[in-house]
Amino acid sequence: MPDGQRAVTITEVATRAGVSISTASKALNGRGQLRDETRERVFAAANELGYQPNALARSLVQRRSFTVGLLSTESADRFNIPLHMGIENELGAGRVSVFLCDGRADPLRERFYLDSLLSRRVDGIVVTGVRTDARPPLSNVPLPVPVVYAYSCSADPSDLSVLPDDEHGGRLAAEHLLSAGWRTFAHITGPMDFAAVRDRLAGFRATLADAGLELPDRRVYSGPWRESFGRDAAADLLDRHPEVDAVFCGSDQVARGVLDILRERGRRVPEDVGVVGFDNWGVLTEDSRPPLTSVDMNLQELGALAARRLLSMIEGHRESGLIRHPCRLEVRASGGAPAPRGPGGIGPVG
Amino acid sequence: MPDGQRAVTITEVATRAGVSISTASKALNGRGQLRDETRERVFAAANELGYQPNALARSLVQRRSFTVGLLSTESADRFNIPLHMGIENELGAGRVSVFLCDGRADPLRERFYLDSLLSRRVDGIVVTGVRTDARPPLSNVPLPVPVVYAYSCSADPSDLSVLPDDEHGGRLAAEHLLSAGWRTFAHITGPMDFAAVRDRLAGFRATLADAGLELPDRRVYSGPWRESFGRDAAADLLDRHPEVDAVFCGSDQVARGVLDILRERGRRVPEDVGVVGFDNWGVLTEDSRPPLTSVDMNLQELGALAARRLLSMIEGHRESGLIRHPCRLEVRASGGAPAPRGPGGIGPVG
DNA sequence: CATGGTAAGGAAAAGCCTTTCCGTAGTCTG
DNA sequence: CAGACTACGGAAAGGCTTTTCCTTACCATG
Repeated sequence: MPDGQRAVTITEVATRAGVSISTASKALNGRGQLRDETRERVFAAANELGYQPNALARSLVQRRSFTVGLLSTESADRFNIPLHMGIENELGAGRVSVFLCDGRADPLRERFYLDSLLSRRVDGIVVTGVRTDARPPLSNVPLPVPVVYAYSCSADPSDLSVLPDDEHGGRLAAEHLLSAGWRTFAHITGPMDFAAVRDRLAGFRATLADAGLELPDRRVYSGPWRESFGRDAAADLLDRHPEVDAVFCGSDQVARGVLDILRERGRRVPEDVGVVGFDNWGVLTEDSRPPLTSVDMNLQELGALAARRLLSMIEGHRESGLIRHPCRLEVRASGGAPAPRGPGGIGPVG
Repeated sequence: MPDGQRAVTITEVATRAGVSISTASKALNGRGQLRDETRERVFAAANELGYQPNALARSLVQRRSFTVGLLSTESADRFNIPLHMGIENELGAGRVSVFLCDGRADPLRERFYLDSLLSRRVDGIVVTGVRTDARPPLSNVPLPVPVVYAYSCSADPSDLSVLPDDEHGGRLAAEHLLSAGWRTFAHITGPMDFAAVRDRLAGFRATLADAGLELPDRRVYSGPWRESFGRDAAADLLDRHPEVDAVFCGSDQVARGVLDILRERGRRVPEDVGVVGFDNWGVLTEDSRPPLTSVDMNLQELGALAARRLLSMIEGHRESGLIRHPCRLEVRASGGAPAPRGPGGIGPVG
């Protein structure tokens, strides 16, 4: 307190309004049976004094702090931006404040933060990550507060985890490319030890299969999540499988590399080849040539969903298991234009 | 509390250790005069019970919550990632927890969050933004807690603001390009109503002037912070001023567009032209062709610096004014290789 | 033996709020 | 007019710590 000025307490408000402390409390919180006139007098006094109730004292007596911990496993990643926005926004609307903790994938740090949050008596914790693969739960012993894992998955099935539906994302990409008339597909994606990579591929393949098409392994490239890998893979693809007319990329970074190589090799997108990315990351998708059609994981919605569930758990509802939140396709130019549909289904165009 | 389990209090620890509450408190906090044996007994009891002191109660009596509010003005932006990491990390090391509040450039939201933070009795507030231009202070009335503006600048000079030294960034870019032997410069950057844009240009020009070179306005392009603008500007530049051999870009996004056009027009980087970007944003710089040399604003350090200052202010030190934190050049390939220096100064190479 | 110093630890207040319980006054019912 | 409500508002407990001030007991000193 730089100016040594004490914050005004409810006692002062009560005195000024000429009522007891308890009456002031009731008036301010809309409880008890009070005359309207009394309430107004208290409110007036509070306003004049600029009264701000001390949340610390309130939490102490209510045994509810209206705070939650946001514990990000991996170091603050770009995925966490929309996710955290969704969480913070949803909680803030419910007057719940958020403690930010960056675990940096370090179990020791995570433990430290967990203790700190517990000590601050948070009402709940949301653990965020950047991978959908199962991770060890926050604690082996049952915690005194509910926990939800968002874009992160607890290995303990009795925990609640909320993940994007990567398989659905793969299906969306396939449906879009199919409806644009492409028929010979390739997939350039991230490392296969990511569950997300496998799920996206599975969804993509399943939808292709439904259309009687297949994606052989030789046209699936797996490598690091980098633009340069997109370029290398695309170059190899054009050499070995020039017949490919559509590429589904596991990330927008990869897609950018793919786009560059296609361009350099004289393959026009989307006239000759269709391309779909994943992540819908504005910086990469909006100004690429052509603008990149991409699967959006709705991370902000996902965060909001996780927050709502946590709130519900704090209310006492028990929740567990895995929730998969659907993806969405942001259509720009690179995937090609959907062919007009005949009355009988997907319009088959060569 | 899902299991209705009450947290263990210091009373239980004291009872178990066979001492009074105050003795337990002293033992746990390393205060007072206690026999070592007594201390150990208390610690043992605390461990066995899994005691976690209630930070709420502690804050109440100590009048210090060991929390600070992190109020981001603009919606969670990518710049905020390293900035927030720096802040959170520095504060966390000092056992201070961070409340995350996303103001979204909405004064009403900001007001709401400010009240919320004050009510929670934070010890201080750091306001983050994404522009260096002066903004109205958080509040017109003096606040009961210290505030520091990080990558954000209060219009009130009695506030403390911490900003990157954009002018220094411009100078770094110029020095690098000069030492690589380039002599005819252009600048493609963001909107001129950004103070950062003007500062970077000023620093760049000043260093050029020191070397007896100038950058005429006709070779300065100002436009939106977009890759597509980088492309458009580069195309125009090549048409009108083909003699230019070095381009300093106001952001990495712009630089990416510039690199693409140079490449397409057959100008090799860095053999024929040198390019330097700004922001050192990994996704864009590391995998571009060639990898992009870029000015790094040291945002993480900047955040840590702001946090340290805030901590100091919380300790009672008064601080105000503007701190400019230096930039740093991340040298990759695009700027060209510094020419070997002769004994007489910068080596002049065509 | 009176005095004083010191080490060890306890009692109680303070920090600020909510909530339960109770008293008072007024109104209604039979 | 007795008895039963209702509306209003106050007193006090409770939530968990820290900290200040005391009380003991012990030892040394003159």
